[in-house]
Amino acid sequence: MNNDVKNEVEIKGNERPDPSPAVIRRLPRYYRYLCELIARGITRISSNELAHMMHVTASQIRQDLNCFGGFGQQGYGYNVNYLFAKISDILGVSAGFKAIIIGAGDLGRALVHLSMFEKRGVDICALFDTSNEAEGKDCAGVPVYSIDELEKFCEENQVDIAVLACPKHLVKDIAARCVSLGLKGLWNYMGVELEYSDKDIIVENMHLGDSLMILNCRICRNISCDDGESE
Amino acid sequence: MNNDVKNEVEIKGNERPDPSPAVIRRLPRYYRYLCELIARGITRISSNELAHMMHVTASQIRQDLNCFGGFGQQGYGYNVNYLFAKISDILGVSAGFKAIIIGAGDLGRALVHLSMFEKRGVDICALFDTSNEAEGKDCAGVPVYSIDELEKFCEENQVDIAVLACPKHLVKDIAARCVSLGLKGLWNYMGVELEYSDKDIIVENMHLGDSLMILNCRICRNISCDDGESE
DNA sequence: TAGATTGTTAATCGATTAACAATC
DNA sequence: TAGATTGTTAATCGATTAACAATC
Repeated sequence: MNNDVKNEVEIKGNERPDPSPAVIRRLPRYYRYLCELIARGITRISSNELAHMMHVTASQIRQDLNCFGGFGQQGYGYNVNYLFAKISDILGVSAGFKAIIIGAGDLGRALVHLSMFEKRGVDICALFDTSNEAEGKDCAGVPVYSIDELEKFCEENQVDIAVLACPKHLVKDIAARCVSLGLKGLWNYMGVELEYSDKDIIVENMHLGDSLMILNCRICRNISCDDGESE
Repeated sequence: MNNDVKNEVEIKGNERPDPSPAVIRRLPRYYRYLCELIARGITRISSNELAHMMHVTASQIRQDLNCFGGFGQQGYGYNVNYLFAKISDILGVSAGFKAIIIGAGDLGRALVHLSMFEKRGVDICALFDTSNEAEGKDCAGVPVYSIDELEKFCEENQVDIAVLACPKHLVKDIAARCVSLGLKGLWNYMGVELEYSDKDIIVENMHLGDSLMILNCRICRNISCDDGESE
C-alpha cells in the first residue's frame, strides 16, 4: 500500500499531526507578545509586523500557527484578540488546572507570591511543608499542610499539578507518590532527574543550575545562544 | 574571563568553529551525570554506557564532546574525572565569576539560599533591595544594600553577573544600568524581554511563566516535549 | 478589481544518527 | 595481535526559510 495514502488514513479525518516540541516551546512567547499588543490596544497584526517585533521570520510565525489551524485571514492578517484566545486555549490557560506546591521553604513561598499562576489560569490550592516548621500557617492565603497529608489532600481534591520545591533528597520519593496519586504533571525545580514516561506523568524541568552554567559558558565564549531559549 | 578565546578562534585557521547553541545547552546535563558517576566512584565510561544512562545516542555524545576536543581514548572510552574537569572548564565553573542579586524579596532570598551558585563556582557578593525594606540586613551571610548603591558597589567590586529578581516594572531600567556598568551577564527571572545584542551583555532568561504554560499544554495534549529541555 | 497577506508547498539549511576507519 | 571504542565523515532526518498560489 502506498505510504502516503496509508498515513492519511491513519491520521483520522483531517486531523493535523502533533506539533513538534520546538513549536510548542515557542507558543508562550507568542502569548506574551499578544498580551503586549492587547495592552497597547492593537487589534490587528500581520505576520510580517509580528515577525519584526519578535525578531523571527514571518514564515516561521505562519508555519507555527498553522500547526493548530488557520487563525488568520488573507489580505488582512491576524485578529489579535482572536489569536490570543486561540493560543491561550492551546496553552491550557482555560483548562482550570489545580496545583500544589511541595516545599514551603524560601523557594516554595517565592513561587506562591508570584502572580504567575493566577495569570496562567492555574489555581494553587495548597503548600506542603516537608520540615514541619511552616505547617498550619498560611502563605499568601494558601494553606500549608504537612507532607504527611499529601495523599489525603490529593484524594479529596482534584489536584492536577505538583510543583517540586522541596529538599533534593526527598524529590524522587515525593514524585513517585504524585505519580501513584494520578497527578497529571510535575513542575520540577530541584534539578533532580525524574525518569517517567509520558504515560505516567508529564514532567517539566526548571534546571536553574543548568541555566546558570549556560550563562557562564556564553559569557566565557561570547556565544549567542538564544535559539534554545524562548527569547 | 578569557576575553581572548573568541579571538583565538578567529585568528587561528585551524580552530574548531563555535559549538551550536543546541550543543551548549546539553553540556550542563553531561556535567550532572558526570558528577553522579564520580559520586559513585566510577572512573571510566564509554559513550555507549553514558548514552544508555542518559537516554541519548552514543553518536550524539561523541559529536558533542568533539566540538571541544578529543577527550576520549580509542579502545578505552572516557576518563570520568578528566572529562568532568574539561566540561567544568567549558561551562566556566572555574572562571570565578562574581554575581549580585537584584531584588531582596522572596525570590531573591530563595536564590541566595540555594547551594547552586557555590557549586557552580559563582560567588554571590551582594543583594540589592528595591523596596528599602531589607536594606542593611543580611541574607545567608550576603549583605543587602539599597538599589541606590548599585553603581558604587559595581565600580568598587568586579561584578560579572546580575541576577534580576526585582519587580517587573524596574527590570528594564536596572538592566540598562547593568549594561552601562559593563557587567558581562544578566540572569533574568522576571519574564520581561530584554533586547540587547551579545556585544553589550549576555542575557539568559528563566521564563517561569513560559515553562508553566508548556507544562499545561503538554498535559492537555499528552505531548512528549522533552527535546527542547535539558532532560 | 487591485493590493495585501495568508496558508501551504518546495527548497534550504542544520542537526542528529549511522557507519567506519583510525588507533589505543 | 585482537577487541574495543573513539573521532570523523557520510547519510538521514527534521526544522526553518523562501516562494507562490489561493483568497480575502
